[in-house]
Amino acid sequence: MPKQVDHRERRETIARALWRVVERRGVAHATLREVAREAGISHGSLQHYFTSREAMLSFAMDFASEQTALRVGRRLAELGERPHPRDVLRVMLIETLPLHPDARATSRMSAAYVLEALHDEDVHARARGGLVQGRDMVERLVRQAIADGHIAPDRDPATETDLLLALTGFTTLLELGVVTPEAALAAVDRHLHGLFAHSEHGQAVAALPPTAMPVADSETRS
Amino acid sequence: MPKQVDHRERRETIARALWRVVERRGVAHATLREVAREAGISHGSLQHYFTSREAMLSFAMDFASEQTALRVGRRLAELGERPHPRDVLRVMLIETLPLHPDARATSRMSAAYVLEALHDEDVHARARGGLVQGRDMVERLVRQAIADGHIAPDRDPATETDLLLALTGFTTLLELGVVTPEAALAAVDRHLHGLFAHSEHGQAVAALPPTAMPVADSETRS
DNA sequence: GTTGACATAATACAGCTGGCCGATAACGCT
DNA sequence: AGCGTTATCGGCCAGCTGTATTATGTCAAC
Repeated sequence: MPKQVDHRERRETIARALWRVVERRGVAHATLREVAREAGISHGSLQHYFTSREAMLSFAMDFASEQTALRVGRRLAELGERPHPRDVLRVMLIETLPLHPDARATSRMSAAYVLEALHDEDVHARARGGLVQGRDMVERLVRQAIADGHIAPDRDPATETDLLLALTGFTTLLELGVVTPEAALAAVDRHLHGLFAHSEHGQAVAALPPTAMPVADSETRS
Repeated sequence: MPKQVDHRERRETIARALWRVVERRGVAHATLREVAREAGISHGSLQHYFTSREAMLSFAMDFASEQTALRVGRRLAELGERPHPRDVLRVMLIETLPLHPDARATSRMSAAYVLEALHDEDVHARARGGLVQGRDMVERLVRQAIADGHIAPDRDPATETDLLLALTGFTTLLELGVVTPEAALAAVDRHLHGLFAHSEHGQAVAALPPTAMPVADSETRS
């Protein structure tokens, strides 16, 4: 592989190798040499694409968030033109939880991200930014669902939004095998059912298009 | 401090020093030398109490779980003789979330615990065991609350238990400053309110003592 | 006062780490 | 063909790591 390499693609390949190392051995073992070995390149070559370990980790983490957002976007596209907000939230939650290999890899990267954010200002700011953006998106969705009569008007949008985001707490329960994927899905559906348990007479009122929703530009990390 | 030292007490002192290091610099910086420095003892002396770094971390993590359980037990004692199950669950959740310094320290240890459990069989088994035990306790509580008429009988105990445990997902949101402590408390109360939203006519039926509840022997770790 | 057990400390050591550099080779361009 | 650029690689380094070993200090019991 001589001259002219797609740097972006190369970096993504390395990032995925890093994911595998993190998934198998933990973030502490994500050393330059170990990742290089996993990616099938040399230690020195890796440094051509990432000038420091920190840069490598940062890229791999952002890439994980990005891929999660893409997965969510793809699933949302499958829902058709005007999806029910319940289904939108369901996709976002389910695709964020470690319920299948891809989601598990990115979920673990996010977990490492958060843990590092606790004692690194820069990482903290970035992680916070991503989550805040995700939260805003969910809150807008909730508010619109209330306006459209899908959710009872006496519900507090902010509180309901926070509760929805908190459901990412299933991540730990799933990873540790405390709850089965089926149970987690049932619980998510149960919560959404309760949230949307409202006489849908407002359906007629909601003649207006339910507001465009940009979704694939950010994602919650937990 | 010559002969005969209380090993247990010494270990706990070291463990708390380790907590501080973890909180300030992350678990990766919890090296023998750094912890010894924080604890004000020499590197060699630390090795007298922990023969390996792994032993030190294990103890510090178990100690964190233990202290969390004690905190919960203390708060529960303040609730009096026959506390409302809603208040019991509230205490367990609130004392597990990083809402005050003590809880934050143990919460971060738990987070590190879980992350290491993902790629270490032994740690996985221990973490899982603790969480399963905590889950069982919550489920018994929920079932009893249903029997006592505090929770609507058409609720599925297992699912409601899982949802309660998932609320520990607020940990991430709190640590990253995405939600305020007030908002998290409001959301927890909102969820509990919804769970216990049931005509309390069953109160008279629940003449039997609401079953003894051992609480201070284990705790959820997230 | 001597001995023995224990706490504490200091040091040595092999291993791995991230970062850095120079060598080599493969391409594109002129 | 010649040159410059870039990719890849292996080796080197200082630093830190966990662990093991050894030395020193401190008390209690006899």
